[in-house]
Amino acid sequence: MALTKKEALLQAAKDLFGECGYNETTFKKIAERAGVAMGLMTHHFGNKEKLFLACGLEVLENFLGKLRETTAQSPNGMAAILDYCKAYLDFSIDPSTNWLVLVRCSPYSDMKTTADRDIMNEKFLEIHGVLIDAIKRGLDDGSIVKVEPVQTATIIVSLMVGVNRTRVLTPYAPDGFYEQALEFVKRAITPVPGQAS
Amino acid sequence: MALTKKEALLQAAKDLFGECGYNETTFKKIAERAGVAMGLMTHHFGNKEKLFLACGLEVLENFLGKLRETTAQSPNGMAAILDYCKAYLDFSIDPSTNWLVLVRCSPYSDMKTTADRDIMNEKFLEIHGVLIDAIKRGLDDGSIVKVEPVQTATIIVSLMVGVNRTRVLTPYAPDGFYEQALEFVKRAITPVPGQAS
Amino acid sequence: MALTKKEALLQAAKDLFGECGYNETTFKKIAERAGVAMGLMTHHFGNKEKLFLACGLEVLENFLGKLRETTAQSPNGMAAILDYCKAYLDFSIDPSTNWLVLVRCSPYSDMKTTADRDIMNEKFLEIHGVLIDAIKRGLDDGSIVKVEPVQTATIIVSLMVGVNRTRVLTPYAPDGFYEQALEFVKRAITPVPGQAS
Amino acid sequence: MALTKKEALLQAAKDLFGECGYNETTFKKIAERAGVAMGLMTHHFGNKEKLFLACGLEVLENFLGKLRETTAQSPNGMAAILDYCKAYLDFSIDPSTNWLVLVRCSPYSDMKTTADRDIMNEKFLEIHGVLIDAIKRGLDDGSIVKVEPVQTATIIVSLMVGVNRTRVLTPYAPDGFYEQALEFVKRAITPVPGQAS
DNA sequence: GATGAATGAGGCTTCATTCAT
DNA sequence: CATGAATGAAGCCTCATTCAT
Repeated sequence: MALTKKEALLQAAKDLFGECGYNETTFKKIAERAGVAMGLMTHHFGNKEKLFLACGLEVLENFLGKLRETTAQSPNGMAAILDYCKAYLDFSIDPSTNWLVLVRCSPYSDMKTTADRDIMNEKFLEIHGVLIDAIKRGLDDGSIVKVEPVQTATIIVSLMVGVNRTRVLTPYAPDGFYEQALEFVKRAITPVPGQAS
Repeated sequence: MALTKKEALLQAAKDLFGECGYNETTFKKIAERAGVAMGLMTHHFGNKEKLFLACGLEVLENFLGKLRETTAQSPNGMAAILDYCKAYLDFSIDPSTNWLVLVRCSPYSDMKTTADRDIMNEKFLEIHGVLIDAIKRGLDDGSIVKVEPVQTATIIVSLMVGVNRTRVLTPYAPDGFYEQALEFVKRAITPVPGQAS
Repeated sequence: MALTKKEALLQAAKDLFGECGYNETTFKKIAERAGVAMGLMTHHFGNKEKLFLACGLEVLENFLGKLRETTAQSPNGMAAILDYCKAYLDFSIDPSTNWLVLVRCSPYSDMKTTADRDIMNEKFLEIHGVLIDAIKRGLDDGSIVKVEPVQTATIIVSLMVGVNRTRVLTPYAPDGFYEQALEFVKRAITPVPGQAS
Repeated sequence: MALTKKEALLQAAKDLFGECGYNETTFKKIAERAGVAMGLMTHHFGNKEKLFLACGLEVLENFLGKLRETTAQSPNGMAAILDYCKAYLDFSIDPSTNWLVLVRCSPYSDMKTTADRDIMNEKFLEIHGVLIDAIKRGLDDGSIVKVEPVQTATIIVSLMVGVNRTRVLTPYAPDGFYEQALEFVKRAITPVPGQAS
């Protein structure tokens, strides 16, 4: 077969965590969608939380790859930041990425084991890191306004989190919302004319 | 007694929904913390979702009052927007507001009844409305850059959502994070010098 | 009804723990025999171990009462010791006492919580205490040979444990086994003629 | 390697049955401790009960050998009985004998197949037999009081069972407990002076 | 002989909700 | 209005056993 049962399980879990959220995603649902026995989940992943961790990490890993790949080819810092944001938002609405796993479930609420949360936090920090690097590039090449890189990266990621939630969870997002959000970011980091950077 | 049993129940529910999230908050926990019988919850509120709705609406109502009160006394549009954001963030970290109810629980995941969700959405729209008005003021009095009000309001609210989640749910928020976020907003809506509005 | 559902539950549990042992006694079996819903067990007793603890303590309490009552009316120390042993053995083969709960289940293997085990140990020590007192009486009135009371009490209780297990668990116990065991005890504590006590 | 995989499996099983009891000893634990695959257990032993039977019989076989060897060299019946008891107790606290298999697990509760239980009973009877022979020796050579051999053997074995359980399972056993138990047996079978045997 | 993925029945426990008092 | 015993469906997880490799 194309997928091993373990892979089928992980894929079904990613789909369902993204569709139903953590608590509404039951072992039974996952097993049925994957077409395997329920017991196979604990056999391969230990427990529900560890299964979720595996799902989340896989999504984050793919996400991180995309972000790095994108920013690497940006011509300057400002472009890298905006490309980062665009890649973030594109990734978030591509169904094949299973991004919803990280929106519908919350590592901070659903994972009770601190150790598991720490593993995931580490990955999140790498994602921040890519943006921090882009901002530093922008500071070096003068393409953006003078800001503190870590603070600003955290704010921009927070903005991505917010607009993404608004878009995929609520009915408020107007047409062209993502594009406007990029403009918003751009305005916030564009060097002010006639002011020394 | 100072509180009726119904009020005690609602307060205990708000505390626990904010501390534990929707699913981890059980009728038994609420009844114990409120010091009343379990049966009183369905008696007064019907079911868990309706109880949550009552909690959420009360928090939103207080929130809305604070936002309106704040922006009403701002000298101009720009100030109104920034005051709105500041009030949002202040409210979100004041434990007595039970804001966490809206962070730890998600109306979009935890409420299964569409009708209930609609009621809550309506309130959220009023909150957007206050910011839309502030932006329109800013466009009128020229204190901000020319932007589309609904889009921009949605983006700024999204940013508030994002920075708030980062601050209260994750370990990433640096010192002075909220202040920097306000600066970020300000830069994004400040009129560009030498450019016609 | 004659029994409350809680009492019915406890009685069914005592019966089944004694018949089937700890692990083979399932919530389902107990609920069915008691004629109540499964959920009522955790509602009233918390969990399986706590339910078992309640069963064991009730049996021990009755046992202790019988032992005290019996030894109180013995004419001297020697008689008290033998009456104690006889009461022990009689109690152990009276089906209405649910003694088997303590034979088929082991507080030391089946109870995982140390605190629960300690509670039960305390009760066991009271049972030892009754025999220790009887032995001290025998030492005082010269009706038994000179021995160390705690050691001897522990040995005699151990003998009771052993002969009881042999009788109720194995096919080895010959006719008149319990009577012979009493004789054995008697010989072991009878003062040696012509030897100063 | 020193041990075949089958032997490693049996040794791991003996260790774990003694440490954890029957139900808490899982195939997975055994396989992990032995460092072999789970499937090998049913391959070599059929099922869990048969594996337990193999463990128990091996322990009993070693035990029986030790008892026979010991009593064979005792100078008279009384000595043989006391040597038997001492050997029993020594064996029971020697970790290398895996005696705990027979204490933490119960052939009478854990083995559901009657045929398996019968096999084990047979071995237990041989153990009784060794003591019966010793008692008969004592009756013949006049070194012990006149008693019925089978009854007395069963009682003494029961006492060993009891004191052993007290020592290895409970916190009650005082220092010198085993020595006192031997004295207790000795007093119970010592010929009464001035009384015809 | 050896492996470990795979199964699926069944265990304990949780919990929103009902209802007699 | 108030209580809490009672319900029972459903959740996660365990585990002996099977079987293809």
